[in-house]
Amino acid sequence: METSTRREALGDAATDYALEHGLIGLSLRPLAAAVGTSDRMLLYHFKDKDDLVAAVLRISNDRAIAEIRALPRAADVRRAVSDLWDACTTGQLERCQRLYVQAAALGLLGREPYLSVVRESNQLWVGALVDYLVDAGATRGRARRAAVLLDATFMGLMLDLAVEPGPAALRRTVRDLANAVVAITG
Amino acid sequence: METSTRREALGDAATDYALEHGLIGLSLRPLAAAVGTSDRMLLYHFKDKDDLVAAVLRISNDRAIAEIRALPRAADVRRAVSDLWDACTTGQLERCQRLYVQAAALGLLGREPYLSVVRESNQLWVGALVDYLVDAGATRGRARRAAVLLDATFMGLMLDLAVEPGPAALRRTVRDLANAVVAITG
DNA sequence: ACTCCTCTGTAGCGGTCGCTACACATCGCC
DNA sequence: GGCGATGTGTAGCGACCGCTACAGAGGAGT
Repeated sequence: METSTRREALGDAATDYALEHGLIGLSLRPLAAAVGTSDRMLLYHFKDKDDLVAAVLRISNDRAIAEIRALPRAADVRRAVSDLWDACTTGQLERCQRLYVQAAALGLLGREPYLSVVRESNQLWVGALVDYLVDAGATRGRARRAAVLLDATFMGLMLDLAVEPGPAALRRTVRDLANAVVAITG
Repeated sequence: METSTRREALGDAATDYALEHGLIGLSLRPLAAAVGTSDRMLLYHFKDKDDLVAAVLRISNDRAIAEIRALPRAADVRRAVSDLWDACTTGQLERCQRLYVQAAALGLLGREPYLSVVRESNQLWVGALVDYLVDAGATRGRARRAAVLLDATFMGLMLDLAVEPGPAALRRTVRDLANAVVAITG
């Protein structure tokens, strides 16, 4: 068993755990126990906790982007927004988004490795959104502009989602957002 | 010196500290030292750490809302969005927003007291936004609908703000958002 | 003057944290 | 067979955490 494979397996398992239990209070011993190893081993395969967290964030982001890319293309831009929202608020993708929000919140304290990884992840993520909008009929330049708005609003709505009683209350806002995106993409 | 006054003074000082150093890694001893007391005293005036944090969040939110209410009324809705963004990204109000984002991120782990306080704060905050939009000429019902979009997008942009190189890159998005708000408020 | 009640300082408990020293196992290689 | 490199378990270090027991200081009420 080469070292890289073992490291990757641990990274994947740790990502599952982080998606489940959150990133903010994360500590090595419970995580290690959950993935069937010890903190000692995690720190053998990853140089320190930050190294592990950075790996987890990258893996989570990769998964999220893969899910977006696996989405069937939308008939038009308006549907694209609606479908993206549905995708981002169900299943694994929702947890990835929540993890990202937590990392971003940690990042705005200026702490590494969060800041760098979040910056890198965000670029890839917005890129995936742009491609999805382009597939739905938008031109590349306008899609980029719309994707920034889309990304920001989704993040904010994710935060509200935990607070609001039901997801239905936010649907209208998503429709308003879709109108805005349509207006941008022309 | 009545008990309530002392408690309020400590709460204010603790809020200053939290706005400066963030909420997520917050611990009592450094905070106490910074405000010239001891952890022992904080836990005398507040029943536990959660009680203190809840107070801090409320105070921060009150300050933020007070700043919004003190803003001169905007000439129209489009300017209102722009002025709100300027206000939310400068000075103390920016730090209040950042604190709120951190609390919300902690809230989406389902942890109390964050969830309850964030829910309560958000309601008051959106109310202030609605009033500001109404003052700028929007009707109440439409203003409410626009304020939800406004709030969510601002939150998301705050997260991006720490990541993006300069605030200028987000200005265009704020303009796009302003168009959307104008479209909603009619 | 005496007591009670509010406030504060000291000191420390029990626990968790990230991380590491050390011993041992296993395995390929010469 | 010897031997270094790689992986793993045990045990624990020092630091920090939220929180509390305890004693005392000071002032108000009687």
